[in-house]
Amino acid sequence: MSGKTFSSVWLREPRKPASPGRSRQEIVKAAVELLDEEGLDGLSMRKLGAKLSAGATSLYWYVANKDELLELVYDEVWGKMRVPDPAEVGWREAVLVLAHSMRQVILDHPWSAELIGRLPALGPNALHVANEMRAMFKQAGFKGPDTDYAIATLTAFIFGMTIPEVAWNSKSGTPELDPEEMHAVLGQIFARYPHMREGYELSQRENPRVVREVAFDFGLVSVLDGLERRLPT
Amino acid sequence: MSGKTFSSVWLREPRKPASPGRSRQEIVKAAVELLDEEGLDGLSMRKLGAKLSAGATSLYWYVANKDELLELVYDEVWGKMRVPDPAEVGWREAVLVLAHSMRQVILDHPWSAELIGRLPALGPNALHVANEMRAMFKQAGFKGPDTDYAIATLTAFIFGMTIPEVAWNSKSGTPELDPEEMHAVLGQIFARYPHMREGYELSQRENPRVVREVAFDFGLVSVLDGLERRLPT
DNA sequence: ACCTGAACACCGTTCAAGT
DNA sequence: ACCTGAACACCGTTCAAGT
Repeated sequence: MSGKTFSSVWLREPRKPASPGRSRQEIVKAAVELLDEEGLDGLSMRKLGAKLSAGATSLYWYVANKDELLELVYDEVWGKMRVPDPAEVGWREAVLVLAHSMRQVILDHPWSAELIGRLPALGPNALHVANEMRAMFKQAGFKGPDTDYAIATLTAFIFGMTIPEVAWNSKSGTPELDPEEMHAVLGQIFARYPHMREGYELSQRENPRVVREVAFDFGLVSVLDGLERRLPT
Repeated sequence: MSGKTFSSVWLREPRKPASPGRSRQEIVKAAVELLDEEGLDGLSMRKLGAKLSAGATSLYWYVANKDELLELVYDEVWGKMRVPDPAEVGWREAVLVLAHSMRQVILDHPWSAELIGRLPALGPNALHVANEMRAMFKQAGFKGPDTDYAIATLTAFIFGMTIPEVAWNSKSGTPELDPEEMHAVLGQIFARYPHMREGYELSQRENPRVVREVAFDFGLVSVLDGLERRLPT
């Protein structure tokens, strides 16, 4: 009869909101630990159950399915972001701090990168960040829908820069891999693409970690400058 | 002894480069069809084997593992992007066309959104696009590493805007879901966040598809304006 | 050179049954 | 109200064996 409703953990009452013992909180905490240690593939309902010395399927009493669990841990990550008050530090400084903090939190919890854009961000922490971000852009002088476009643009940039960075870290970092050989192999790949080869050679001369920092800053001020031009005069 | 090397399909010689019959090409084509029909979760080695009327495990002769197969289909998607010649149409027009085309291709093949940032883009099609993109920014006047920062910024924006758009489409589109109820539920969620509520109400007045188009355009010109300011004078 | 089937070690989820 | 174990329907991947 009634159509299937938009589903998300945040739309369902948790069972026993403040019960002692095993609870959503405990489960989420254990899940985050497991994720930090073993990554997204390392989290299975069975392993998590074991970690809580519970039957593999006990968790299904607290959570409808694995996706709901992921929504919960995803929101944890939003809770770690620093949200300065734009009225105190100015809108541009507030945005800069938030942006760097978002990047850092994702780098600290690489599994969250794969969750972005796969899960809706409707948890209280995510909403709080979104709300404050909107306050920052209103403080800057944006009106009406432009405020939302500006938010979307900035978050797109932050996530779009950071997600590939995480992927790169996990690819190049994990196995002991011979830098010489890798360099030879990549050099060979780029050989046929003249423009790219120059870029590759340039990037080789620097520490990759600082290159990515610099790239992030370069992009961030560019985006903010571009947005600022859209302010009503 | 020698460390594990950076692994990617593109670094291994394909078996029988141009053999008739079952081949990488056939496999990739079938895989893309399966993905378009059933999405990323719908692609399994067994199903793909069946579709090719082959044993489930025959594919392992052409491809080392599923990730390699995904790298191959991912590069297919890069092959669909329109790459205008900046010398003909001007750098800014070229970038605009490419950006819109990248967005559209991802919307057309939603499964590709989840692959971005999970897989390295080292296929010939991806490299070609990257190479041409670099040509566009050099044409604009960028020098040295700034060229790469500009590329990174623009692609971050494009992917960062489009990935969540795909997620939203698949969440809100698939089930028959009551718009009234959804509106009520979201309204309730946003009630506690004053800034966000305004944004939500504004967005409700428009067709969501055109809202996202407009947001993309707004962000795109902002990003390009911001980058342009970084050009040497 | 290519393909197969059986087997291994996993998954998420359901559900009747226990306390 | 909470937890369990067995069971179902899947996975990706390995490998000895076939032609």
